[in-house]
Amino acid sequence: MSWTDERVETLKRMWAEGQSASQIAKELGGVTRNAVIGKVHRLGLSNRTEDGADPAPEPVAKPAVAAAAPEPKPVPAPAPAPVPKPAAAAAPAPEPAPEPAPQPASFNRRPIVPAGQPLPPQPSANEISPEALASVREVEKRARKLTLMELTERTCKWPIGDPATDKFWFCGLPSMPGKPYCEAHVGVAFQPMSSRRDRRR
DNA sequence: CCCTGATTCGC
DNA sequence: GCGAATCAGG
Repeated sequence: MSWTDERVETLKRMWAEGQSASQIAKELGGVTRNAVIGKVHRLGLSNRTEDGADPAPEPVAKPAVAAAAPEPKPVPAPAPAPVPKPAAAAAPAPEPAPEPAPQPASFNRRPIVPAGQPLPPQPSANEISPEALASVREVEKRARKLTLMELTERTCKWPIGDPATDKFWFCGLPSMPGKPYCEAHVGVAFQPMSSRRDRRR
């Protein structure tokens, strides 16, 4: 592949948006991140060292969350419904840990959030095998608690917690090859669809 | 390990 | 000009 005007344009746009070289390379296809970086340098837009003034304008900080995000595809958050944590049997002693976070008044932003994207069909909790559920709960204790931006193609993207609060993160454990979730979450996300063996009740 | 960008240098 | 290999970090 060669650097056609169109491809260069895409490169410039994505680089300006703060996309990483590898992401740009994947988008363009046919090139490696090294090629992208090399091109970026040749184009002289690696560092914003434009004309004299302004040696450090900090072009960064583009949370993307905000307005217009014409991103046609990245959004790596399909967000299946958060696990319901049905207080399984026994163990009535849940959280001994009281949240030490009194919420500084500075957070007076209202519940805006997010998001709701159409949720994909999700098997209801009561259709999931007990083993799978137990596994999930176990795994969530070890979740890496990654933020949206920290997710990659090989981290589990299972959301945990309430997106409307600060207690929200993604599992982040190593995902199954080709799957968006770790082993435990794949177990609850992908039901054979007939596995609903009717347990009593 | 996974990932990032920066540089070098043969082509 | 190009980009793989390599370097230097996080």
